[in-house]
Amino acid sequence: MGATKTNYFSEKQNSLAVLLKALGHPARVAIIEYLLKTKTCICGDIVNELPLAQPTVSQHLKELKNAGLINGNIEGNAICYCIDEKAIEKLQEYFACISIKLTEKKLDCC
Amino acid sequence: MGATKTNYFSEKQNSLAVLLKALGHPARVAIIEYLLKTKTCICGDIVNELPLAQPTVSQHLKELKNAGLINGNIEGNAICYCIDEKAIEKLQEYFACISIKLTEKKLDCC
DNA sequence: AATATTTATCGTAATATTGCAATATTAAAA
DNA sequence: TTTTAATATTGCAATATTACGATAAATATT
Repeated sequence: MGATKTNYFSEKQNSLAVLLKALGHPARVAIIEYLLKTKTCICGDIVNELPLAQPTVSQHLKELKNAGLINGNIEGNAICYCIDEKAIEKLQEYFACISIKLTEKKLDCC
Repeated sequence: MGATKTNYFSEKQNSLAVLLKALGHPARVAIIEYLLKTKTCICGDIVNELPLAQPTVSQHLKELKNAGLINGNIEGNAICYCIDEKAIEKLQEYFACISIKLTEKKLDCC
């Protein structure tokens, strides 16, 4: 026990959960929002922007990267992180789809 | 350490992270999808639908409820759970907004 | 080559999550 | 009122996450 029973669920459900879980932390939401607002995506400033120690930020970046939400490119000394558009699009489409199905459904009990 | 430094982040970032974290588990994604596909939202069948023990499902339902993603109404003996439309809408709008900003941005480095 | 800068990794402590058996609670049915 | 059914709570073990200091690795600069 203690470990998620990943193999019991569908590929889609698992991959979605991975993306959502990665964004399920305020620091990682903040990172995405920072990457979104900066013109260039040259980032190391993320560490200065966040109220967390450098190793902690590095760890959060790694998690976002593992989940496929961001990509990292070596830019000389620094590393350039930026948002993976496809991952965001996947999430956007998913929630749009749920929204549509919800209005179609017209719940009348709760 | 070990606890999320919630107070360091904005209200918006925290509330978003709460919603996303709640969906960051395949069982909870499965629950939402089940609630979506059933005509009525009288659910206790959720336990039979999922490959997890009753107390575990109950716990997942509680988490979804705490996050504000579902609502529960007592229906005699059983409990009727259903999706909170506003929560889904919030997520849908958030990702739509990010998507728009991303295409506006036109990343050209990564 | 020596030093500085940037990012990653390791090790570790504190805390949270996942999952379930056992049990409690609540309301319907007999 | 006893029994049945549905859901919640408790307690606990296994595992995961969060955070950071110390340190390593890699490239730039001097």
